Amino acid sequence: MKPAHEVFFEYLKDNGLNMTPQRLVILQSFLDMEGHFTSDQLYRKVKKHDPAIGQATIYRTLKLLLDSGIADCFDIGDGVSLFENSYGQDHHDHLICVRCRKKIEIVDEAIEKRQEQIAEEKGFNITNHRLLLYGICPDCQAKAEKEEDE
Amino acid sequence: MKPAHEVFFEYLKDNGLNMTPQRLVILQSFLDMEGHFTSDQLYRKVKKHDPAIGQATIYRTLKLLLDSGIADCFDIGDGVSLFENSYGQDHHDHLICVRCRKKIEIVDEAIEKRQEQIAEEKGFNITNHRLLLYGICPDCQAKAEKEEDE
DNA sequence: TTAATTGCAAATCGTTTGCTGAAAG
DNA sequence: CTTTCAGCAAACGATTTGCAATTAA
Repeated sequence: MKPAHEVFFEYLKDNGLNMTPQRLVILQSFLDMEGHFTSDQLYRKVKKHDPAIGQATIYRTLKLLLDSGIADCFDIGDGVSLFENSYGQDHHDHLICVRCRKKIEIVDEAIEKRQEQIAEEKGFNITNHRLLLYGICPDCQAKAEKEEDE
Repeated sequence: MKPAHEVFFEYLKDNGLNMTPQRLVILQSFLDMEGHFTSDQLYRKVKKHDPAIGQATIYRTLKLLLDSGIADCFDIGDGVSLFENSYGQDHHDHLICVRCRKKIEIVDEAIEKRQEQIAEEKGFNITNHRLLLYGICPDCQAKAEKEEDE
């Protein structure tokens, strides 16, 4: 499989867009990020390499990354978009702790299959989906019990 | 099962909150709404009964409705919260058309069960969940085909 | 040369909050 | 009386946009 940056380069070329130093720095920082992150977290990482880059450029470039297919974006209801590097990754869903906001990725073939069936029954042509399971993680359950003792 | 408005009244009493004419109008309008709606849509309905009520009161009362358990809220990634009357309703998930934004409710026992299993495996204590299936609805598929012919 | 791109600041938009007067219990 | 509430306008915070200057091709 061709590397992620190449996919992005080709995307730019195919759409008559230019490669710029800013886009390169953002792309590299993006690929270096781990797990889920906000636009602002990426912005802070980018600033370390080039402090002159502005927030707007981050937002604009994130849109290109999404469009080129190497990034993915979702919203867990906190009013912020979460991004991740999705290139070459299996689709996954998320378990989210409502207390500490920890996120755990899950992959489940059975659910994926069933979703497709449902969509088909309704005549929908599914493009993507999002499954969010909210709950209390083991750590926070332990903490909650401790607090009750006090 | 006791009626929704009674649940709300008791919720207020149990929490030392007052019943007010505004809250009553908002409650009634809320119960009259169909399907999913935004805070603003509820606001417009409320205004017909009492034009003096402000947006802030709608937001504050919606929070009480959520808290009392008769309302539910979710976010499909449009930057607006969607509310619905959830009292006495089965949990359901949503198929969302990415073209016309139509929303179809789905209920699927198999997926619900599987989710619980996954959560248990990870030691999570699930409080709620959200499944969003994005795709193109039959109507929009037909429209898209027509457009291609042109 | 010329269309694309940047950074900045101002604009958006949904939602929240501080404040002051009014009303509920 | 003593909270709780309401309405208003201002504040907020994430994201977008207009603009004038700069740069890639």
